[in-house]
Amino acid sequence: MLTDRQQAILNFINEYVDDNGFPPSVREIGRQFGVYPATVQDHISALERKGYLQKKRFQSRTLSIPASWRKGGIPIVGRVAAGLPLLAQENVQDVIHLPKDWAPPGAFLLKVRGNSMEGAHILDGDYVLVHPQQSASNGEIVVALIGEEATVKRFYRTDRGVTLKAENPKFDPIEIERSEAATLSIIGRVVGVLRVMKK
Amino acid sequence: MLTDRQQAILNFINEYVDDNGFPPSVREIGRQFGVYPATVQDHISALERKGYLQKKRFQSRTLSIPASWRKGGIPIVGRVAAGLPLLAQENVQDVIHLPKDWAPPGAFLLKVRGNSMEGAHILDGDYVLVHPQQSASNGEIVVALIGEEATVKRFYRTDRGVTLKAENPKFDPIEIERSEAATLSIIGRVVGVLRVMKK
DNA sequence: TCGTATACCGTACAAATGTTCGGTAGTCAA
DNA sequence: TTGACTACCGAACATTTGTACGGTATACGA
Repeated sequence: MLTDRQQAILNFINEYVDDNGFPPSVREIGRQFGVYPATVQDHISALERKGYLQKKRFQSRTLSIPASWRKGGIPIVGRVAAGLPLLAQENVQDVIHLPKDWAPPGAFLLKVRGNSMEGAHILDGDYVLVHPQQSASNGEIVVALIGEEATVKRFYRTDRGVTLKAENPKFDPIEIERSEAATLSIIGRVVGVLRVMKK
Repeated sequence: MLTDRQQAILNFINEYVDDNGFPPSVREIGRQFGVYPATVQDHISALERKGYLQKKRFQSRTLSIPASWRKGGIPIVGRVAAGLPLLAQENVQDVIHLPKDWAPPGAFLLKVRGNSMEGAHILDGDYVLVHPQQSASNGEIVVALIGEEATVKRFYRTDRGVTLKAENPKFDPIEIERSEAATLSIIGRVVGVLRVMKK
């Protein structure tokens, strides 16, 4: 969707805002990339047309980036479905910000349904902070997609295949044989929990 | 420390940044308050001198507010000590941002020490999201200051005084008689939990 | 009473900045 | 080949904007 150049400029604006608390001027962007203001305008127009930027005409430093594209933002993802792009704009409900060293870039929040991880102190309605990755080590808590369904479980690799264990005696472990490995995909590893208590 | 006028202007800047993603110009502030640019300059200078604002000379819309004074930010508080102002600048270690409806204004994060609330799924090292308030209802989880020490416990009012119960059989309830009520002060109610797992 | 800080007015200036215009050049699909 | 998009140049223009200066008035503590 975005060209390399456009992406680079969007990144620069993002980092600039993150560092300074206000967006750069057209000339500051130009200086950074060694081009003229008019050239920067071309890029800004393109980014605006594509919905990655907003600005006000004739006013300085009024570039703003919609929350979902902003740097450092951790999106709250609605559903995790097979195939669909995880961070599609319609799928992002809101965004939170944490200190940089708490969440790796690319992390996202996912609402937990059910009490299967109660023993690991993850409750129904909690949000888990997920670090996206395709594989996992033994004993790690992962978000996995089994068929069409996303679940949070503890991950173990066995000689027969993979076992996903709940942390709740009421739930039986899920065993996936090596032959049916295609039905399982690891979305990421759980690196945090956020709980908001209602009234 | 701040005059009413200065506070009002700082608030306006704060909300403007929150709404627009960039700070207002001197004239926009002036328009809001019905005063001339030069008057706004006076206020900005005062705010800058007092450390509530930063800016770059001769550059437009470069006002920025240090993280600890920024609107919508939820400060991470180091220690909770008797008497000391909770949000003293040196006491704020970092700031996070949550959706507006998740955290009431004035909320803050406090690191939990010890496993006394394990039964309520609050672990050693977790951060609790605290809504500041001086009183509490039966059964609510509160942050309380007993003498010099801050603890997280479940709150109960009894006919003899107040009981603070841990959610862990290894810890005994703490009973405060009505006569020694002065040693207890409620800091706030726990309205959320944030856990970040290390590596 | 004097000094300091606040709060404001009006005007004027100069720097920073967004914007426009016409032009060149390359890529890529129809 | 034509059209659309990207990427850029240089210069000129118009607006926005920060800033400076000198002035008035009030409140407050030393």
